[in-house]
Amino acid sequence: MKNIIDSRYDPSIFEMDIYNHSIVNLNINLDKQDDNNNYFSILMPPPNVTGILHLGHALTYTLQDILVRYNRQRGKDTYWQPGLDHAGIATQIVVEKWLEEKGIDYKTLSTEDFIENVWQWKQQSSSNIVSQQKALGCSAPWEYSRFTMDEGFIKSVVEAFVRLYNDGLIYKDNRLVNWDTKLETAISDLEIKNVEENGTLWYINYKLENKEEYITVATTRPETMFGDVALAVNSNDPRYKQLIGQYAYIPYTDRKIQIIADEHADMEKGSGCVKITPAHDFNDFEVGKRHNLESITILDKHGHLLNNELIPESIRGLFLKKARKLLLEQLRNDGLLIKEEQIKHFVPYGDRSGTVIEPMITEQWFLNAKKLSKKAIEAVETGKIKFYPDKWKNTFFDWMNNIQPWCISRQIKWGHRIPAWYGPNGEIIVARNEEEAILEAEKLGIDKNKLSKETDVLDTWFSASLWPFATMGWPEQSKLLNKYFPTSTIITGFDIIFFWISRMIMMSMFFMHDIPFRDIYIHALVRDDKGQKMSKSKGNVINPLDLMNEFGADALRYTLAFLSVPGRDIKFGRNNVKVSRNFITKIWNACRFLQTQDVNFTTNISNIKINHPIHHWIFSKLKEFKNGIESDIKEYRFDYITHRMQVFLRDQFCDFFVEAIKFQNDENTKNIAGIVYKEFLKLSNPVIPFVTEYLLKTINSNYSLSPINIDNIIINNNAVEKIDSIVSWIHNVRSIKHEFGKESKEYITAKNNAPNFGSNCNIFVNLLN
RNA sequence: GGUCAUGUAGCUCAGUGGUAGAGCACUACGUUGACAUCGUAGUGGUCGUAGGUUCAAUCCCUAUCGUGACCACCA
Repeated sequence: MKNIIDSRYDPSIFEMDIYNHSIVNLNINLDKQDDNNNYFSILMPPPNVTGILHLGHALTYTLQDILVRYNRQRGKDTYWQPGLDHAGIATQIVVEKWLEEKGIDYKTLSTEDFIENVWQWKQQSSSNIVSQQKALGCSAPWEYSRFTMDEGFIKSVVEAFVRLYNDGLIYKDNRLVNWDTKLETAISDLEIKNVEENGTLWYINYKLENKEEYITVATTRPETMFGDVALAVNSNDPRYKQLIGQYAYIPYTDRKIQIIADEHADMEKGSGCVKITPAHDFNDFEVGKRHNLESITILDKHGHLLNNELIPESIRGLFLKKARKLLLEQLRNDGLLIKEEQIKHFVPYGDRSGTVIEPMITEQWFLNAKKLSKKAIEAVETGKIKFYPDKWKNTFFDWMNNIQPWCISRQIKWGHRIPAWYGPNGEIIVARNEEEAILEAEKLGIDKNKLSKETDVLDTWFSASLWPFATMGWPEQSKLLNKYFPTSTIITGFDIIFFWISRMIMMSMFFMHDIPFRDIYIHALVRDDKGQKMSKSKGNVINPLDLMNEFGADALRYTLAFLSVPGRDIKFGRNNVKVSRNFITKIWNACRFLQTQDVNFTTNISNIKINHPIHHWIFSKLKEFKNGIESDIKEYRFDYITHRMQVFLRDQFCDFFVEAIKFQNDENTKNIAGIVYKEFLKLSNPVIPFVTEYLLKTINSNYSLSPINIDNIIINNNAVEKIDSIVSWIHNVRSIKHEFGKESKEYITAKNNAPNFGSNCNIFVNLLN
């Protein structure tokens, strides 16, 4: 037996050791078929290869690892799918910065060379990430790790794209999309954050045709007036009724546009007359469709005004903001700007680039999400898929019921190339590979030498949405799929319910005709101790590695589980981790004491006698603890588990049972202490794996992590009640002692008038001293 | 504007139709066989506000105020 009596708890002595010496078997046996379907499988949400992990990662992996270790120790065939996400735009931005720091001008690199650099980045970044996950204790079968751009995954993505295209669910369309002028790509609705800002509503006079009169248009975007195709007023508006059908000139041009009636024009807002610019505004685009108006694009993809005759010479080719400033000056000088009103309005910003998003008409690939959504909604409605906490399903339904076509193409370098080829006359061929594309071209009578491959790549979330089955080898009917799909649970944050969760469900219902997972546990957002979101700019980011170095991975895990109250954000202070560390110290010290008592930790449960009330009592508490954990796990109440650990170990085991050993010092009771303590370590192992396994190994070299069966132990409830009453009596008398003093009459009387607890229990009255 | 949360001790948060709970902080005492990274005890709350249902409400209902998140829109 290794002796730990003289050492204090120091997490650094064993934490890195566990991967080499743990008895946890991470090997997956795919040939052993599971007839009872008694498996537990879970997908690790793949972190972006962008860099280091934050506390939110630590939280999600901790909770997942608790489930994995719990199910594994209870004998379930357990699979935890690890991996990484290529994270298109996010990674591209990080790599661009990285190249800049190395003094490389990434803009001069060819696409191929740039991508080569991204792979280099990925190499170093991913090993970094995995080592952090290991340090946290994640017990995943790492050799099954997947990357959303590895060879197999590329195949899966192509296959998925082709099938969706052939089913008419993917199509190309020329329509208004959100355009990021900095990244020069289309982005989806979800990648936009609307920010409320102070702005100005400018009132501008447009001259009416054949009259020396003006109509006043109110706008926040004066520079887009050269893309106007109409002016809209409300048909009930007495101010403008008689002008409907007439024409007005766009200032500084000789282009006249009609004044039309449309419900979009609100009499209460602005001047009541709104300019219609279908090419640069989503509402106007709809108005344009209703009235059969053309769309006039006046911006290029960098966010500059076009250099053409539609636009007055003075501002041609200028950047938006500059053009606006010049134009307003001009309008003001010419008396056409008649009012400036300060307003608050929402401005769309790109999530990744932080730049203002311009609606632009471009040709993009879309996925008909509406069609895919039906079965996904049904799966949640019928309860096949359950949200924990339940309220999140409302969020899910809200979005799914109003789902829009998903723009899946991006004009960036890093990502899955869309498997499409174009003929010389714009014919579109979607195929699995070039050979297939050529065959198809020949069939269509297109010159195969004139085929050109699509340069657009797919939205990162397209590949991510295939994660549940592509990782397991789809489209092959792999052993992994047979054994572990659908998965049991997914754990993630609410911020990606739309991005990821709902899309995985849609794709899985389409390709697998089955749900991707049964339970969805939505965890909290980790904020700082003041409730602020952690961000680099605020400087309040806590690095999980620092916490692990100082207090140990166990303490961090215990803290994150402790703070995981469903439906509430986590306010995280480092003091919480310190407190957790102190609790783990308590566990450690309990072991030290039992060792000084020469407690035998190898006794078999069949060799003990449960013949004293205190034995019944401690086993009843142990059962309560064990059953409690089982129900907590089912309800994903990780916080309860940690509370139970404290109540059992500190309040029940240490404060009473261990103290009692000092008086009830017989071999059998000490053996029971050994068994009970060992069971506590096993039951706590999913939460604090490092210290518990280390202690188990130390006290018994031939150890197991699986709890023993204690269901057959018959508990005498009278005995349990008796000990409970002793515990509360002691508590009361101690209270008297502290109120009146230890020499006081009150205390001595209370102490001497101890109730008769029976010959075998009266000895515990000595615990008062 | 719509939706969903949330308000309990100084702080962070559990919880329950019937005497209000934990940890931290604070106070006092304590180094009596593990544990000062500690132990024992204590101070501390009209359970946001106002109504209602009930024998009984912190809990259920309604309204209201505060806070937060998400969705939508504002030319």
